[in-house]
Amino acid sequence: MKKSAVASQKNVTINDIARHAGVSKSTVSRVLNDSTPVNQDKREAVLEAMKKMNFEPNIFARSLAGGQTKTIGVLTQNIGSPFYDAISQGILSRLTGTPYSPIFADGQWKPEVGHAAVETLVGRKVDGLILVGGRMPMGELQDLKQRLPCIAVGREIKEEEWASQCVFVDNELAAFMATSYLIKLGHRSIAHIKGIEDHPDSIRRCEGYKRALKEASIEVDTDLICEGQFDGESGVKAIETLLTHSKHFTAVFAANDLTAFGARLALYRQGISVPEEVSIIGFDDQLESSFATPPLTSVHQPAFEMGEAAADALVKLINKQSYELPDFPPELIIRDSTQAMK
Amino acid sequence: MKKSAVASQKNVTINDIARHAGVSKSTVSRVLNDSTPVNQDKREAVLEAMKKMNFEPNIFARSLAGGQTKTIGVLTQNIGSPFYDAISQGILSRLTGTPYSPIFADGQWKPEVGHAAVETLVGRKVDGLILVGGRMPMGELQDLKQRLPCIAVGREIKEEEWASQCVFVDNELAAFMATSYLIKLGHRSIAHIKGIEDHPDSIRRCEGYKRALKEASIEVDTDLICEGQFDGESGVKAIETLLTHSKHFTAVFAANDLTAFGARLALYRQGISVPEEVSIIGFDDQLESSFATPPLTSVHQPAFEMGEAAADALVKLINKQSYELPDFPPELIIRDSTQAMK
DNA sequence: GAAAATATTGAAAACGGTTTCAAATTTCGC
DNA sequence: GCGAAATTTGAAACCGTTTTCAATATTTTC
Repeated sequence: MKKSAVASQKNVTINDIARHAGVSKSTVSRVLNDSTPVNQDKREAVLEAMKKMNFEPNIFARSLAGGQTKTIGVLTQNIGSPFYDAISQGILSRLTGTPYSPIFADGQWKPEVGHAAVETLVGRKVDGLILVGGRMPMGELQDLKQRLPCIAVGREIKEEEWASQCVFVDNELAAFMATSYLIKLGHRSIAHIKGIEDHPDSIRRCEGYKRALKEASIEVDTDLICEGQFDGESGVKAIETLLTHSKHFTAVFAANDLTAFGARLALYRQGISVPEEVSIIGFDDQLESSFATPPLTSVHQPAFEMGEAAADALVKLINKQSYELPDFPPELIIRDSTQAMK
Repeated sequence: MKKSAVASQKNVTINDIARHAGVSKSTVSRVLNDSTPVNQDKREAVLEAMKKMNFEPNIFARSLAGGQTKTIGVLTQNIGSPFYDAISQGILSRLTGTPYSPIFADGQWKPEVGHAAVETLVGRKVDGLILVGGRMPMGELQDLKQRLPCIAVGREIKEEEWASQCVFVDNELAAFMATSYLIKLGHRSIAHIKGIEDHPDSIRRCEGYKRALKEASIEVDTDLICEGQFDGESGVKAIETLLTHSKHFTAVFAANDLTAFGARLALYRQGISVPEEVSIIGFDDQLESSFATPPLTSVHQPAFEMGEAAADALVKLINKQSYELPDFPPELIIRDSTQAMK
């Protein structure tokens, strides 16, 4: 009869190893936390006992006594967006195998909910916090930063103090690059389908779009800027509206890939070919985009890697080690949905 | 000067409310846990004090003393699949606002990693466990079930004992329905692009495909069954291979939507029109599928809702309340990528 | 109405660490 | 070589619950 792989060996405590190593439990605690110097010989005796007895400190006792919980809070904004999902996956992936475990909480893009979620996380004594997206106001962000180590990811925070605690792609620049590319291809009538009204990324992307036009001395035609919600339906609606009003356009810059899909679908239904008659650029470069028909030109955001970087940085931050956040420059992935004007 | 919204009021403890209510802390604990009858008047006094002082039991003290941790472990298998992602989102969403917080761990589809992840979760004294997908062997599953409340979601477990603890869509039936639909449309040469080799869902879907053919007295042509990996590239490759070998087919049933996208792309490149010349059906009905060109016919799996159901059930299970798992029958969403043979 | 059974209650002992404080031991300055 | 300062150490208090055990209060039983 095979013994259960997870036999309930009664837990080895700090006392056991203290006895084993011939020191007091205070000393054990000290080597455990590197909080106070301990003589080399005793330290080694303790370390050895810990190894031999396979000691695992009890997180709860530790936390109760005021120590670290080896827990990291992750505040997401659940919108089933592939971008945010990938960030979360990156975080989770990077934390797997480390002593840290992530607790996820969902802000649902609602300030009150997010606020409550943060309190829950803090109540659970997380050692640090990763904010994925969201739009928590600056004031609260500062408060939070005082209270515990924080890293924001997928969100632009301009304040100097956050520079080293913030992982994001410059949305304005990225949008500028995308739009400029269309202009370079000879397009002059470029429509833009926006994301959710007051979403920071939407705003920045629209700004980048406008700047590209201005720098190319193309007048911004507000009729070509369509409302959107970051969803597929927005893309469909936007194109239908433009077509209904007989607005002339030869290219579309959509606020994200899903919206671009919608736009492409609406054009398909009207028998307008992509990229021959209309070029389309999306944003996010989600997995599906390389397999769209035609494969979608899009702004790449390395979401998964950003999540990983955020997790890495937070762990370092918690342990007061120095770290460096890699730069994630926007990258335009050119595929077949864009074409030079004839 | 606004006081920080998250002022660090020193925590109200069980002692405070004991004093306030004029009882011992034992009594407070008792009303807190409903573990032992307490006189009505005292109980009310305690309850009132708790409310008035805004008492929140300390999870760590609680856990240390052997009580519940109000924490739920979620073991996912990170593959960035929209299906599993949506399940996780459903779980997270449903748990938000309840006293329970989820700790996520990633099994990465590797048995050793998954095993270690479970141990971590158990070490953190989670009150229950949700298994998302995965292929933990039956033996380990049984072990686990003994140790703590478990719910599996997105995975078929046939054993009777798991019937009430398992949320999934019948993959074989779903595949049967999809294939049968193609047959009903008059297709006889139906290709199938499989998922990852030994993935349980792949196997079941292939079985359903074969059964549909058999019941329609169509011979199963193994040349029409292509290897795949649940990714887009698989779809492209499969179609290219079929075309290279001049295999005749008028329809494709792909193991998931992403693969279907790949297949559709390969056909597009060859100038083969969908659905006029070839019909395609996917599996998962992910968000993007309704905006594919043409919108993809697919088997709908209500992933988010399944996650919600799993979370609900687990909470009930933990609290020894009765619950009922809703049935999630497969549903074929018919869109424009399928057409009757002419 | 007293003995026996039952229901409530509080004191105190866990749970497994961290941290303060003071004692013991070294090291150092001169 | 002696007092002072610095370094290591252990004892004990503490973190906030749950739970056991014995004591007290309340019912029942006859």
